[in-house]
Amino acid sequence: MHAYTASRISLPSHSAQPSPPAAFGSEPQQPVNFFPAGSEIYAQGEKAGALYQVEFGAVRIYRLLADGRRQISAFHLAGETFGFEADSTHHFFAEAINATGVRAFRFSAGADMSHQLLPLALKGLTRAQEHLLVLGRQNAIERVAAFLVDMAERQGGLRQVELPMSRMDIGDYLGLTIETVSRVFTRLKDKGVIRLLSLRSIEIVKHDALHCMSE
Amino acid sequence: MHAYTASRISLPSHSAQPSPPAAFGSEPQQPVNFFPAGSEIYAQGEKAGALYQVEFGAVRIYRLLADGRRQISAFHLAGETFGFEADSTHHFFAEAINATGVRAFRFSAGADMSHQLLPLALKGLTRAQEHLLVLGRQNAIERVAAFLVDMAERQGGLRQVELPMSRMDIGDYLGLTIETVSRVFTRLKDKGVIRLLSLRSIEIVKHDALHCMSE
DNA sequence: CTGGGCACTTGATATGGATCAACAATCCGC
DNA sequence: GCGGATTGTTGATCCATATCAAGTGCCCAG
Repeated sequence: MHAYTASRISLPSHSAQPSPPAAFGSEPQQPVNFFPAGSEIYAQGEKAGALYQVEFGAVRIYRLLADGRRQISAFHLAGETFGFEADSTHHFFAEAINATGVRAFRFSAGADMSHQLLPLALKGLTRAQEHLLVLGRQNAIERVAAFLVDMAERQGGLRQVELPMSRMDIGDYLGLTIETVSRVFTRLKDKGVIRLLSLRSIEIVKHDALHCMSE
Repeated sequence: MHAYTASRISLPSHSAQPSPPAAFGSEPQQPVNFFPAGSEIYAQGEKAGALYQVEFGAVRIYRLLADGRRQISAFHLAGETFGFEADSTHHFFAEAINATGVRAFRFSAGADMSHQLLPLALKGLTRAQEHLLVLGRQNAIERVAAFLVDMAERQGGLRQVELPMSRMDIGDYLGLTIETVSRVFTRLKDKGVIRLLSLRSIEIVKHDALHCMSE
């Protein structure tokens, strides 16, 4: 169904960790599971019961409508954690965007992880609520600008930003079509705000201007 | 700035509680704070440090862009809880929609509430992520239908649904203008799917059809 | 190196919802 | 109950983005 080409990109792994990454309790180090590009990590409806931490690569979290429309609610880069659910069922799909390593932390029965989980859940909640503002009230340029600013910050705030995902993924994250995403990239390039180093790698030339556009 | 008229509506308080409402630890019963229609409960940037439970009335949680565009990320009805933040600062505004009673639970220093808070935070996270799908990928009719279905469920699944908020609030929640919200209501009425009992009270005539439209 | 298949870009056109503009209904103070 | 203010509805028009349709360039298999 989805056929994705293998990753050419390795993201810098100094991405800003939303909260202390490793050190989940004093559990023994979990093995890293490998997922090739486009492969499913879990599916909507499956039984949940583990947290996942991205070791390398990138993950998309999404939902589908009956007719195939897709909304990506989050991307997760190296160092970030995903997989919590309100009940014991996954309400979303998780897929590796490209070759990705993931550490799974199963909940040991009885162990109360709520102390570690709460800050991660709250961080996710804030992120999702901020994304609501983007989807509900911002136009195409503002959405793309906000996305690029966010990606830049999560990659350490460098000028060069790697985009591990396709234009379609970006569109499905921002509630836009691939054509609109592409056109906005071109416009930003023409304005000298960004440079397209390659399809999946951009340089932010005018950081302030970009930040401004994202409101 | 915002002037809201006083509430004419008292919501049925048997609304489906997302999780056990009262019983926050064994704390002494907190007093109910009263907020008149349109009044602020907390503001973005303020110091956080309490959870709030709606006793009666309704609350809107929102963010603003610099130019005044507003996105309401959630409504909270009687029995529901709001106010958690990832850090000690409020990232959103909370306002009483109409005359509203709220119980505030301050975090006692040292007390670890994470066990109670986590399920509420996760519930909120799932809600927000589902709302992302609505804002990112659904059209006006689907958005309104999804909103009405949600409101109906939260009010016990009865035919008659009370809408404590204005069309503007609904628009700012669904990422639409008041005109579009109004037109969709009219269309649903003309199709015989709903009946408008009064401005703030509707009857769902064809529940299945409505559910279907919300996808 | 060559050819086929994707992912992406670019252009032309269509359209859903925004905007602008009256108008109608409801609420509320007096 | 009256009159002004506020909230909601309806209609006409506009525009941002979707959709449809070529094209281009990149990547991988052979």
